[in-house]
Amino acid sequence: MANLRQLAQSLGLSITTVSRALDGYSDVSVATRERVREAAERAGYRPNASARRLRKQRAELVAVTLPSDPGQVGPPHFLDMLSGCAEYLASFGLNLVIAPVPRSESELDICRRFVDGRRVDAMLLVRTKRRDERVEFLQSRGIPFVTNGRTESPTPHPFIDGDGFSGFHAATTRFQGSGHRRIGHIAGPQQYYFAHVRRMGWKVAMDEVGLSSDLCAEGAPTEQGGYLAALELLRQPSRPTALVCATDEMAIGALRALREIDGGSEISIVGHDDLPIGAFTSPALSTMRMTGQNLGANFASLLLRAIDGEPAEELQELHAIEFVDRESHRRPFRGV
Amino acid sequence: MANLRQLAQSLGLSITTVSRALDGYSDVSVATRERVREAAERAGYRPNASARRLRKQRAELVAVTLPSDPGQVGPPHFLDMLSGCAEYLASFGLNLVIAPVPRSESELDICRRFVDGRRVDAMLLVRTKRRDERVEFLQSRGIPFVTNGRTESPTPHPFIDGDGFSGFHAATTRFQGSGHRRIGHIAGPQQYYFAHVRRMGWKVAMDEVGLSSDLCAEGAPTEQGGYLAALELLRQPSRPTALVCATDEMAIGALRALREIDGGSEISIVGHDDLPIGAFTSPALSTMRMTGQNLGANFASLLLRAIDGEPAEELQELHAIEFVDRESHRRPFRGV
DNA sequence: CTTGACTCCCAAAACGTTTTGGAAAATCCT
DNA sequence: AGGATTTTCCAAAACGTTTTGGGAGTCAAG
Repeated sequence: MANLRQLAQSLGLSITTVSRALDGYSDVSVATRERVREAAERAGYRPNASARRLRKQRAELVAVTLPSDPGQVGPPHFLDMLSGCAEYLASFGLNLVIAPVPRSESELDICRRFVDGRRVDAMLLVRTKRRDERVEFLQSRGIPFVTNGRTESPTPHPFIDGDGFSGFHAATTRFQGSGHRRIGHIAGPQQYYFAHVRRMGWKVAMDEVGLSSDLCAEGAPTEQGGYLAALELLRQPSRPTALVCATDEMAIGALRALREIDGGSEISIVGHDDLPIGAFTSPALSTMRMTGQNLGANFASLLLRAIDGEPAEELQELHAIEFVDRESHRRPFRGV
Repeated sequence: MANLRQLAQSLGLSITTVSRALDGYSDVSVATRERVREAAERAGYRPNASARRLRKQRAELVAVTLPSDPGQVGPPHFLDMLSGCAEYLASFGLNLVIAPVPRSESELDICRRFVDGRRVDAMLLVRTKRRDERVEFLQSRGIPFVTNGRTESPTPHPFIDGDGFSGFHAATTRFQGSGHRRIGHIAGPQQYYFAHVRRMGWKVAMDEVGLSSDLCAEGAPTEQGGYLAALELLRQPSRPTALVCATDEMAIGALRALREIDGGSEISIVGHDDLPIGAFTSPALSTMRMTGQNLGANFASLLLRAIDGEPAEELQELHAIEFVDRESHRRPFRGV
């Protein structure tokens, strides 16, 4: 009993009536509505998704792009986030498809394919760049979307982001309060908004109290990137006594660098993301995390509201960053 | 230029010809084929996915169910796996949708929804049970699917699995070779195939050399579950000198238990999954991992072949388990 | 000149739903 | 009783493809 037609025929009704009965319209009598429902239940009938999508001109699908470069899928519980998002969307009849980006193609290509083939109703974008071509494309096409991270786009768009500036400003100030003067920053690639804004938080905190913001090294947002950047900083004549790292992954790489140099155990360090792994490093990695719970459902909710046409300005969430107090940020050191 | 009709009209051709030209059929002349292709390119035309799916009676979608219980999404690089799978599928025109299972529903409900609504062409199932109702359902419906993990289903089905029996047998034998006699097992829930087969590997290795296989405790496949199970074993009058744990997560919980008891540092331990986190525990966690690379693409390939109707027997892969040599499996202990 | 084969194109049907615009029957009101 | 209103149902159109089953031309062979 795959068909609406077959179902209707077996009930001696028109497909119109059966369709409307199942959708609960009031212009079919309660009696037949119930009769149809039971028959459908018994026959295990479900409307054909493709047909409905075609007719309703909605894909009932949302895509999330997954960059394939390592270290690009940053958030610690990314899979949990996707799962939460998909679950929330599913309760509104939408499914989440994952769209990894092969090395041979750009993220823009992927967006184009999904959008032009009318394969999705909306998109979820992660790891935004300061100037993000995906955002520009989707805006020009008028496709609803939500980003994980802000951009510098002149026209506003929906996003959820952590307040990286404040978080890194506070972390730097905390080090200053412990007597640190030479506080270095292990920065991520500056075209990424999150990396840029975190560096600015550190820099402004240093500038404000008249400390040098020269101790900054940039690297790939990976363990190896953090390792190399840390090494670069530690080779300086007057090396830092504390390191503020753009991500936990980079911080873990920096810890490896510290283990390899003399006096490395006197250098304090803090990361960002609250990776589970950080609880097991030695020293345990002090870090930061975005506040708020069930991020995925949050994204889903914004996506649904964006699809419903709510203006972008009302779909922007900036979450506070909280400090995760472990060991690595308070290692004993010789003050200057 | 969203339409085939509009595109055809602008070219002075029928939609039939345009459609066939774009699909590269030989019954349209090379000249017009090229002309159509260029026009389509210029107009940014892509066929409407829902319409094609309806007409071709294919969803062009594959779903993977994500159990929402903690510790259920076992494989270490699960997201990488999904990403690899989706990428491979995409190159054949299929997209991967993730289908988390809300607590209020069973995995079977989710399968039913996707299958009966003809929303997918195939499904990917993770964490199989020995008797798995999802498998039985999909088999009865004739929907192609591949599982991550075997089952005890009488009719064969496609799967990829690690040879947990051999892996745990070898790990147990390795402990015996180091002089251990009282080797315990921290088991996962036995209705899961992987948990059962790993326990059997340990048990058979013990039985074969006439050692007692009493030292076994079962727990949830989580850190906490491993902690509690380890505590249970360690409270025994003659406690184990080595522990073989069903998963790394449980092993990490067991490590916590060891830290809390006297002489815990003399008890060796080994896990399974090669979680990245294991490299950072103290002691660094010795573990096991399934061999083979790009598991995701592997799954995708099997899915495609299953969709093409290849018999299940040819779509079963059992991969060897390799040992990951770190510290936790060779802690000094007082021999019996 | 006719026939058959071949090339290139197209009209129409089908996929399974939802929605529109009534129509018949029943009920209500005066 | 007769008109107005409400209730309950339905035929047909539309969504945008792909595929079927030809139908004109063109060309070569007989």
